[in-house]
Amino acid sequence: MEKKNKNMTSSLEDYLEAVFVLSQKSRSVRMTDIAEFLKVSKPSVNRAVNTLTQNGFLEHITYGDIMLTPEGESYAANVLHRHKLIKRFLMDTLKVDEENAENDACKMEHVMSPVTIEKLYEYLERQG
Amino acid sequence: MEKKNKNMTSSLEDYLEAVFVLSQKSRSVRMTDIAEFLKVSKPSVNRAVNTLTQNGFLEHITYGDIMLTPEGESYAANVLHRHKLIKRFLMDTLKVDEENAENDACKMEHVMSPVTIEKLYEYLERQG
DNA sequence: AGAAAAAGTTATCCAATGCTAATTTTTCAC
DNA sequence: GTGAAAAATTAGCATTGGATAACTTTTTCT
Repeated sequence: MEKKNKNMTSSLEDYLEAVFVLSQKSRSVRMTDIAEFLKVSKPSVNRAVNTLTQNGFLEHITYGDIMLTPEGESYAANVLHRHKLIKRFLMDTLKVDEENAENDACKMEHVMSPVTIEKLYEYLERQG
Repeated sequence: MEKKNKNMTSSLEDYLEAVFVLSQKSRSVRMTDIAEFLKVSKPSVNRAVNTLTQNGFLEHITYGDIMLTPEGESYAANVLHRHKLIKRFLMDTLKVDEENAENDACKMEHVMSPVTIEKLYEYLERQG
């Protein structure tokens, strides 16, 4: 009864992940940074940021900086964790090249269930 | 210059795969069968079938049967191949339970690149 | 400081894909 | 063969998520 349904889609997860990644490189994240990073238009970013702000994942001062809330940070970290796990598996286990591994991880991270992610983690631990 | 872009989405691939699976169980495939199989409404099926027909993957006599064209058959067989490969990997290698493996395979089959699918195939061959 | 450039926003549009309601066609039981 | 039920279709609505064009605000340069 605590959890509200935040209705996170693949697209919104991508935007949130982008903010997370960009936050690690620079103190402030701007609309333009996200647009360049994701190769989408600024109005698309604007709407996504508004949605994520309404959903409690981001803070956004109009015409100003974009920041993760604690909830947004934890959500984004989880997405990135999935991403890195999948990419590692694709490259190390399957021997997929870096570019394809990156692209596929971007897609797969949104569709694999928590159970499967956990099993993948355990598998990679076993392999060392 | 031979290949037309048929613009296949995850959703359309699901419909095509459903027709393929249902074709193997019964001589004729109807709108209602697909709707039940995919748990979607009949109008949704109707539109998808029209699109797939326009794209050359299905033949459909109005108010009548739905059949795969040779191109549709080969495309659907490929999707199902991906599906089975992924499901086998999830269950045999990662030890994911059947239900989660099935659900995740349904999603993953649409987003993994041909390269990665090939590498997954090779991996499973190596493991025997 | 003022003009130009850059960034951000707003207003719309479009396509995809789900839905329900209402209509049409086919099938089936009698 | 006729009428009811089932199936299929059509029309229309909502949401998501991309885009462009036009406008506003902020930043930067001289």
